[in-house]
Amino acid sequence: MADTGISSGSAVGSAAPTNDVDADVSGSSSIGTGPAVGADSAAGVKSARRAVELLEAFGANHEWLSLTDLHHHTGFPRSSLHGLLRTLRDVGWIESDDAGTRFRLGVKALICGTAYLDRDPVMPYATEALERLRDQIGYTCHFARLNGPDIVYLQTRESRTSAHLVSRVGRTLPAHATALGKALLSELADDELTAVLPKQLTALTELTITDREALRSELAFIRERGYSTERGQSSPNLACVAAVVPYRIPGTDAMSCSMPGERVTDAELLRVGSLLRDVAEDLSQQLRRAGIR
Amino acid sequence: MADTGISSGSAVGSAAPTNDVDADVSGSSSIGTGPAVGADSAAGVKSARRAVELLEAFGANHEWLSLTDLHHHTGFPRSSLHGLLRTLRDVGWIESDDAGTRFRLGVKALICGTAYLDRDPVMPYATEALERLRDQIGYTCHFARLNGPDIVYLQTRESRTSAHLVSRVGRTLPAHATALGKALLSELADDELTAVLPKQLTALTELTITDREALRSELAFIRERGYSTERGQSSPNLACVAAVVPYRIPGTDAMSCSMPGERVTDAELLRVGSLLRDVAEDLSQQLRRAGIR
DNA sequence: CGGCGGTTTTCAGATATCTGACCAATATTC
DNA sequence: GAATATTGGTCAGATATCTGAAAACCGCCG
Repeated sequence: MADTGISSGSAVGSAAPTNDVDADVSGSSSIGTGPAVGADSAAGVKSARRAVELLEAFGANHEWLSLTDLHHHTGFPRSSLHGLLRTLRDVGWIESDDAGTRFRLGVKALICGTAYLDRDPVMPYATEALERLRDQIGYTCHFARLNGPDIVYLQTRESRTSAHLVSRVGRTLPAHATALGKALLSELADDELTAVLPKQLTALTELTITDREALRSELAFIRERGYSTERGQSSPNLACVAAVVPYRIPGTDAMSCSMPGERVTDAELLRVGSLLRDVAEDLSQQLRRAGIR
Repeated sequence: MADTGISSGSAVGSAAPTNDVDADVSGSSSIGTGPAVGADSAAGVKSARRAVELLEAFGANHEWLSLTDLHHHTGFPRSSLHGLLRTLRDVGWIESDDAGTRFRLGVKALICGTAYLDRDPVMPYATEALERLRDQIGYTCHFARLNGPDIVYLQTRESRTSAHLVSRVGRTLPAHATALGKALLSELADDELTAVLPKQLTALTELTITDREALRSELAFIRERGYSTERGQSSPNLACVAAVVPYRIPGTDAMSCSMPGERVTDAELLRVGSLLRDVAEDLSQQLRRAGIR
């Protein structure tokens, strides 16, 4: 039983149901439960599911992966992996080393994946709003979307002054550990929140909220005020403020500002928060007028 | 199989005016050569190939696509598409509308695809170099990579002054129509160039080089000088300068600056070019020292 | 040199997908 | 509003993949 559940640090392949090399993973074959009972994860076209699961394994592991590594991560039989890997390599979604025995993500994945941003009619408006915001406030501004228990950064405009970019398009962070995420979580009803939060609230820093009740009460406060704040909960020495863009119900998108955590006063945080709330409200009006939902 | 070869062309919804609904696309049927002889495009795990080909279709079409649309684009039987689409939707790589009948790219594609940037050890160095460059020059700077006949933007640092971002991470442009691409193409030997260029050099603007001989002679000049320039060849009223980052042979990566085309003199273009060449050379030395190839 | 631990690759039977034809649902037309 | 055209969904036989086991391969060390 390798599955310790607890953070275990590594977390690389933690999604895989087994760490046992030769464990029988195909579940359905266990006892005579015939065809997919719960039909939860075993449904659909097997090779297609496996292909994208493989891609996700590559997305989560930034080094070269061998066939055996992938067998550990995914639980797929080595022989099946062999065919899948060659197929994905031939179409350019993964690359192999010269020997053809180690693999990593290919550039096709980047090209295709980032097309998500073009396909979304919200983005042009969001970009423009981010630039207005950045020009008003001067700090780095983000636009992000809730995806299950995580937020995904969709667009960034960096501060004119501080050089470092806080995050990257496409990166995800646990929602409960970020101002963006807390703002979005505050939109959810109580049972929705319960359904979406992970069993264990992982801590990104010492200050990350890991207690569900503490989170709930803060979310209620955020909902009331219209924006969320955070100091050092996602990253040390970083303060963030975020507000939902209320063009959907419940809201899925939010905007934030990231500021150097030590040099910014509480009053400044609140000032930025209410400004942010106004810009987000403006943006959502634009979106609603444009018929975007 | 790669139908027209040409940049996937137009064709959003209007793709098939001919009602070739049931056209045989499986191609391989040349002459009685039984099972895949050349094994060109029909090899590998069929469902996996189709899954990613579907994703690419979504990447190239930014509207909602129906089952029939996809049938036109890919040539896959509708019944096969049905299973694939539900599978991809269930794993979050595509999304469907409420009716479950129109589809578009899902956020998982963005999350996973952008991991390409994390997996690449070049990127931290490239980002730092871009920031140095932008701070020295003031214009928007790009870092891009050659992928077949196209360049792919990997990272951008925007101008402090002009607000508009020129391109986006993950976007591709024809190499022959950009300064970045011309710099990278100038690294190739003559037969490599012939192999990589498309049959027809598509024009992005009136000034795009579409004559192969004109391109060849300019590439020779670029190779000699160490950087490439361009005015209005990729986009009207835009001037670009680019230099290869010579840490591989042939070089695959390059840096560029984009400037407002009208307000920049030729002398300024050349000044930026030689500065760019120096920064690219510095970066490549860093990379080589770090053992990155 | 040859055995050894580990990994990749191959192979034939078991299993799952693919597909063309067929039905159902929805949009379009008059 | 009914007929019609188009699209979406389902099914059983044909076909292809999947898989466990066994074989080739590789680097390593004695």
